[in-house]
Amino acid sequence: MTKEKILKAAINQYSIHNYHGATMKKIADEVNIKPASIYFFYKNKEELFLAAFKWILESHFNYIRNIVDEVSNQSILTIYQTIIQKTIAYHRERQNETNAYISLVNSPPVGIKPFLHDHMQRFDTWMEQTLIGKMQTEYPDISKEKAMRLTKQFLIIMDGLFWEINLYEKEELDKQMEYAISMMACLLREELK
Amino acid sequence: MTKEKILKAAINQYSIHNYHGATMKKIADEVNIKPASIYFFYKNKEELFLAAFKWILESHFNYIRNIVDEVSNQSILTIYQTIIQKTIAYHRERQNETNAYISLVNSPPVGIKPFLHDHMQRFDTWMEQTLIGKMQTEYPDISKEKAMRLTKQFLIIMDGLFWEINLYEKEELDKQMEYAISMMACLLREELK
Amino acid sequence: MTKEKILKAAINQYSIHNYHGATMKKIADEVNIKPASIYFFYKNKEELFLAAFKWILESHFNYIRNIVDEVSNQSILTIYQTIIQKTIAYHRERQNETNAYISLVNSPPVGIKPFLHDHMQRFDTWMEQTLIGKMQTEYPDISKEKAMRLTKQFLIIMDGLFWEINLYEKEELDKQMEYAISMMACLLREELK
Amino acid sequence: MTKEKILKAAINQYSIHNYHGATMKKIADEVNIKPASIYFFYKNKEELFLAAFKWILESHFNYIRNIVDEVSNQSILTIYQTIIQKTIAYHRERQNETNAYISLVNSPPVGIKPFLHDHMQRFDTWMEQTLIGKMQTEYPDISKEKAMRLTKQFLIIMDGLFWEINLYEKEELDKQMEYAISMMACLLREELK
DNA sequence: GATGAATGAGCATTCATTCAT
DNA sequence: GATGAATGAATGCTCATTCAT
Repeated sequence: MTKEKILKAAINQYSIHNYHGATMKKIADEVNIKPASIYFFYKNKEELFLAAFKWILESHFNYIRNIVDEVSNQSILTIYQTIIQKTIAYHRERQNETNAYISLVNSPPVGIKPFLHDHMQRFDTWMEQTLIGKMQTEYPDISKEKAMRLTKQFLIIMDGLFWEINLYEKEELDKQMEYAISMMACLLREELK
Repeated sequence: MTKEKILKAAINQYSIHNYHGATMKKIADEVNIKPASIYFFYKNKEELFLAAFKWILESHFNYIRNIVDEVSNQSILTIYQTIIQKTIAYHRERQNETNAYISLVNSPPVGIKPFLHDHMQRFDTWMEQTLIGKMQTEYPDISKEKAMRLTKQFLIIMDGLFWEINLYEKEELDKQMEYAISMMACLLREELK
Repeated sequence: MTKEKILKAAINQYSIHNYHGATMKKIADEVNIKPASIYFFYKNKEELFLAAFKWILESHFNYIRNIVDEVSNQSILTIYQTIIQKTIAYHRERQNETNAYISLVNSPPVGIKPFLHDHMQRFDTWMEQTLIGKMQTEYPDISKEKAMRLTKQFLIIMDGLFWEINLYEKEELDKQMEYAISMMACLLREELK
Repeated sequence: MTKEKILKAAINQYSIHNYHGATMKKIADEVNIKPASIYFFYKNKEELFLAAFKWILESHFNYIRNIVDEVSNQSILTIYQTIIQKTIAYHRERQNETNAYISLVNSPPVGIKPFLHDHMQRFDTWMEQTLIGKMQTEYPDISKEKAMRLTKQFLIIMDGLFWEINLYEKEELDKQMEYAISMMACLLREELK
């Protein structure tokens, strides 16, 4: 219980101040314990943050996988739309985790890099293969190349929206989501011609 | 001269270690002076980093403006393509500034946020108006709405590529750029129908 | 049982790391219990170490007394020789206790000093009186002064060997023991002239 | 200046509390500076103590070498006597250095051991060869073996007195010194017969 | 312009100790 | 008897900053 609270506090502090600025005291304060108590649960700061980072990455991965699983029997366009909307919704709800994720991906603390790179690789591969698979199921005649292209383009758009989460106000971001979806619709139409 | 070197060192250290991890000593070491000497040029760490952040943002802004100016008499598709290619090329060349920029935008040190938000606003507004302007010059009949949509979509794609700079290897990123350009071509075709 | 194990572990840790470096955790680890459990047997660290020090001193005292008792009906030279050889043998076998004893005598933790001084006094007095007694039994005509001198000289030599236990390799130390014994033989010869 | 004071304070604190108990704060207090200031002169605690230990060993070595040099043209018995008296006098004057030396030799902090062992070896070798040399100069007919034996015996006695420095009161120790000197006289007489 | 020396504030971590279970 | 959980106090160390030179 306390252990879990510490983990969440670490993520929150990390999302605000980054690794170096997230001090054991700030984390302890958030959990209403003393810094020394953290060491009963985690060997040191590094171990705590390794646990936190793993949690963030896995949680992000699992969430997106769940979304995809839930809409897997729908049309590809609906899949795109759902992934976009639910991902943004998820990250809006859990702003601090998202910020932590973004910081983590963009400027990972030295020592996490290899672990992170491996995770990103796995995530991307899974996402690509899943989306390409769905596409080929729905449009068996589509060439592998076209399916691949559309998927990669979708990923660019997803990354773009991700980047914008923290920069745009709610209404603007909603508009951006619409633009993103209409973009995918347009690209799909073209590809299927 | 020394002042400028300090600024560059600050940016470099910031890009590697983030604000809290970028210490006056590390910066001084990079310039081959002692930490105390930095205070002859900058009142304190905050002022140094404020200067550094301004420099990064302006430098990024100016560069993109230059690109746009240079290709302003070309077709809108060429403009898109050039912005994409040159922006990526620029950021590849100056990895540390890019990293600093990305860190800065995604997890700005507390206290910089209002300044940063203002800058981003200005940049986005300028970018939008410029691109919409170009579009309307080339296609005087296009509706303002359509021009706006295409521009916003372009920005999503740009943001997506930006996010990917640090995550993808060179070859993959080149491929992503191609996909991005072909996307814009497709969207433009549709919009002009 | 556990209480005794804790005592031995305390001595061992003390012999390795000295008082300040011998932590309750290290001691607990050695006994395969948790630090909190030590407090069931000993009120605090100080009490534990007081017990440990008493044990070390008494054990050392008793051992030497036993040696002396065993050879008490032999000639004084044999007594010297036996004390030298058995003392060294004993301390070689129980290196950690010896180290603890040496540390204790040479740099006692503040607070133990008076207790230690008292013990040393008692030990020396006993040793002197015993050896002087033996001498006078064997050589009834010897002056008290001569007996005293020889005894004191023997103690210097014993102390010298003691100091060398940790500094010399086995073979060298064996040689030193021989030298020590031949020294006592020489001194005795002279004294009896 | 400050650097030197820190070194001396470190030695003093070490002599009282041993390595683990000699804290940077206690040392700083003794020099009337703040703990942080120590780090301007010494990289860390280990480096400070390495410097301190080297200083102690060298200072001890140099002092004894000077004594020996000063009396080198005197008779061997005078040499023994002078070494005994001056060594004890020196260590009485500088009690804390002596205590530090004793602690250091008997329970060296892990990491110093190899360095220390090497030093002791060199010191012993030098002492032996020097004394054997003097002996053979004064008594050219003496066998190497005899000279060696007497020297080693002298070292045992020296070690014994050393051990007793902290244990005996002034008057008792003076008496022990006398006994030691008369011992050497007796041994020498015998050896020359 | 530059730095040697110093420091207050803060940080990660350790450690002896406590206490409810 | 033993321990999980917690903590106050201290420890080694870093860092931004100051100031006299």
